[in-house]
Amino acid sequence: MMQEEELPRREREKLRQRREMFDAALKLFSEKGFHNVSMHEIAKNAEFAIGTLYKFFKNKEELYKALVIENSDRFHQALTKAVEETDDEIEKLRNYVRTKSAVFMDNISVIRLYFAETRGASFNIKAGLDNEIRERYEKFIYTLASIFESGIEKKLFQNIAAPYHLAVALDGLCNAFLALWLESPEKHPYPADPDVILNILFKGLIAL
Amino acid sequence: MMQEEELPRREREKLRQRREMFDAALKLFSEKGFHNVSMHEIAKNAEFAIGTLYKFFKNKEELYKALVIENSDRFHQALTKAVEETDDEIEKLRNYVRTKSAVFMDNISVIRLYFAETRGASFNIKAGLDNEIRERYEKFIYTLASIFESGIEKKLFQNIAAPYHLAVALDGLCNAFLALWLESPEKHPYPADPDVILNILFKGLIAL
Amino acid sequence: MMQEEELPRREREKLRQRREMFDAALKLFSEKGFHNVSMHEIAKNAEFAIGTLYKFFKNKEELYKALVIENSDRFHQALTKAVEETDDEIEKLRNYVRTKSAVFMDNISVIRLYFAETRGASFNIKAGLDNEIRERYEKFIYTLASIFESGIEKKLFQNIAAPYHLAVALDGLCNAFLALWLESPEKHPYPADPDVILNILFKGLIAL
Amino acid sequence: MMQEEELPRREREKLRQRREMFDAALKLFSEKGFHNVSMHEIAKNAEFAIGTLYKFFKNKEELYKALVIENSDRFHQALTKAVEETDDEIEKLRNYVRTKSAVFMDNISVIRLYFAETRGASFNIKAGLDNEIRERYEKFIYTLASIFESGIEKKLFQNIAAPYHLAVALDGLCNAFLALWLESPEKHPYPADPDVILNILFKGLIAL
DNA sequence: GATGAATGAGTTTTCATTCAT
DNA sequence: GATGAATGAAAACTCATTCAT
Repeated sequence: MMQEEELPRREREKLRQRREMFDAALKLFSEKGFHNVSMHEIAKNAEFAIGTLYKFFKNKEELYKALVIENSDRFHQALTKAVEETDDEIEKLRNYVRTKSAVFMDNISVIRLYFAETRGASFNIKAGLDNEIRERYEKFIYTLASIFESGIEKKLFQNIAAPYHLAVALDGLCNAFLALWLESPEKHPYPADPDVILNILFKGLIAL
Repeated sequence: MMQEEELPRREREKLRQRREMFDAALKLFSEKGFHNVSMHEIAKNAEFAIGTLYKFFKNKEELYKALVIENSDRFHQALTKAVEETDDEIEKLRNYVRTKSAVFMDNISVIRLYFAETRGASFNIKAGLDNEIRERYEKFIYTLASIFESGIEKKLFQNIAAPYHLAVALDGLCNAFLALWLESPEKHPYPADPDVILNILFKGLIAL
Repeated sequence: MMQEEELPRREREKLRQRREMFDAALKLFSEKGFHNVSMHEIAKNAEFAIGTLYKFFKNKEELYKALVIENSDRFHQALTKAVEETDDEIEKLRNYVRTKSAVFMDNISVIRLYFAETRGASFNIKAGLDNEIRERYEKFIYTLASIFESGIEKKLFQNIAAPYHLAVALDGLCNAFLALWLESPEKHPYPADPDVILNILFKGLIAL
Repeated sequence: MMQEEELPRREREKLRQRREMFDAALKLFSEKGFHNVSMHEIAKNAEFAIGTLYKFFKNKEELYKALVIENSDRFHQALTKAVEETDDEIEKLRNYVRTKSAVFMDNISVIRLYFAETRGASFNIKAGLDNEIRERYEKFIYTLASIFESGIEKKLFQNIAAPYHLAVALDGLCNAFLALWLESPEKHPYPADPDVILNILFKGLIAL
């Protein structure tokens, strides 16, 4: 992709405006939910006229979709990059947990939206979003699964469950702990150490 | 509490009507979300006049809250009963997973709502609901935690993590697998065997 | 008219119920205005079922009309009786002012309604009411006028204006002072002495 | 204050629209009363969309209040100006009666509303209005009272009653005669000559 | 190209009135 | 004859979207 800095001034300006609209929309949507934010409110917060907002996004739905999808892409790219940084499967998982946590911390607003979308709250209203998000999610779960698969092949991991199930499990564990933190950061400070989560997967609860 | 069958006819009739309104509301809310369902729509689906709906529920919010809370109570009662049916900690966990699955299967619609509420999608709009739900959830997590605690004391379980964390982990695992099934039942048929989930917790991924 | 006590029990009972409905309605209407009182509210306050209320009054409008008209009749009867008690014109006027004041004090609630109707606030909504009230008012003004007329004939009064105008003037003076008291009884205590009002009419502001 | 004609076109346009809304609202309110006029009706009559009406007035209450208060101000300004035009107390009173009559003739619609508000028909519903109107009324009564006071001091007027009472009396007289005309202009043509009213006050009914 | 005034469909809610029990 | 549950028309108000300037 062309670097932003290399774009003609006009285009750069456009992108900046789009980002400002995104920022305002994200803040409001994550605080109040899709239906409790009006386009006027977004326009006002972004300091644009309502008409300008509509120049950039066909309608409220499109704005919301773009917001969720672009952020979701950003997250998955970060996660994919994280697991690709090393060849060691255990280290990959550790990087995954660490990066997912970091992304959470830095993007609480968008995470709220993302959860809303991935956790059934969207009710398929914003038609199409569901599928696009699900697809990305699914793809990443396969990436995780293949890590488990190769770990099992290398006898690094015991074959306690299908690699796909292990991937789902790890993702579920992460979400559970991150949700804990999301809801009351002061009560459940997020464990800096990713091994708290990984240990549960790695060590058996029951001695053999 | 008096059995429903023993109630005077008038009361029974009232309850039946209330249930019909609940059913219609649940169906619509779970399909389209709180803001995409109008009270007229609910009344029409329930085959009552709009005024009658308002005789039963002060306003849309109340209806929604009652719907979520009453179902949430039903779930937690079922889960609590399940873990109390046996004294064996492992069996308790097995009952928990089995019951949670069963409840899921039988109440997909309301589960969607419940997820929406427990997973942050409600955006605190429906003030108070959040807290009431969260409280019930928290309480049950503690119930789970105490099972792990006593299991660890009895040396049934290895001490691989704090009991509270183990509870969060198990719940997260269940949710992850159930969400899988919720989204595409045909592709990921829910494992009839609760041990698929429990194994991941019980067996260590890494051999000692 | 047949005396109430001589009526058959059934009829007496009916009248009692009607009075109870009237009392509740009057209290509510005078406190909150026609449109801010619901038939349910009236029924509840009168301790009757809504259906029973409708057995007595065809609809809300009828109830309101009956309320205003019957009370208005009561007032005009009292006023007519007052001016008929003596043959002296000055005493007649004094009795009028005195009685009007007394009626005011004792019927503040209904006075509020009456003012609303006679002072244009009803906006002809309650079609027909206007005219019926106006007619009674008009009739009484003529009664007053005839007092002035005969007073002028007897040379008791100076011929400073048409008798009809004098009647309107006296009524207006009374209303103005009574309104003063109606609005803030503590600030403008109603003059026990009717001569405060009559003096203004009797004595000339400008010396001849 | 800047003259309306000098305002930028946009502002002038705004004012014109507001006036059109006011006109439609005034007409309807005065014909049918606050509760019998819907915002849709007003919008339709003013030939604006309902949303536009709400852009100008936060809600129905605000529209009504603005209508009553702005007109009430206009009236009191006219009356105040009228009594300030001359130094002679008698002439002041004559100007007052004349102006009040003229205002009546020209603003029958708004007078209906004004009467409704000043004569207790508003039932304190439109909270705050009562007081704001009453305050203006009270203030003007004091203005009148001070005219009587200085007239009495100058021995122009006999000291037949307290100045405040004389003010109330004159206002009451005017209202009574104007109400007469308001109700049936054809039957009781308003006396062009303000002295018909003033005479009643000026001349004594009873010879000394 | 940006603006924001204007639009009106759609939503929640109330309440007068009816009528089966 | 009394009751009050059920009805649904109608009201206030919001907000996504358009389009003339």
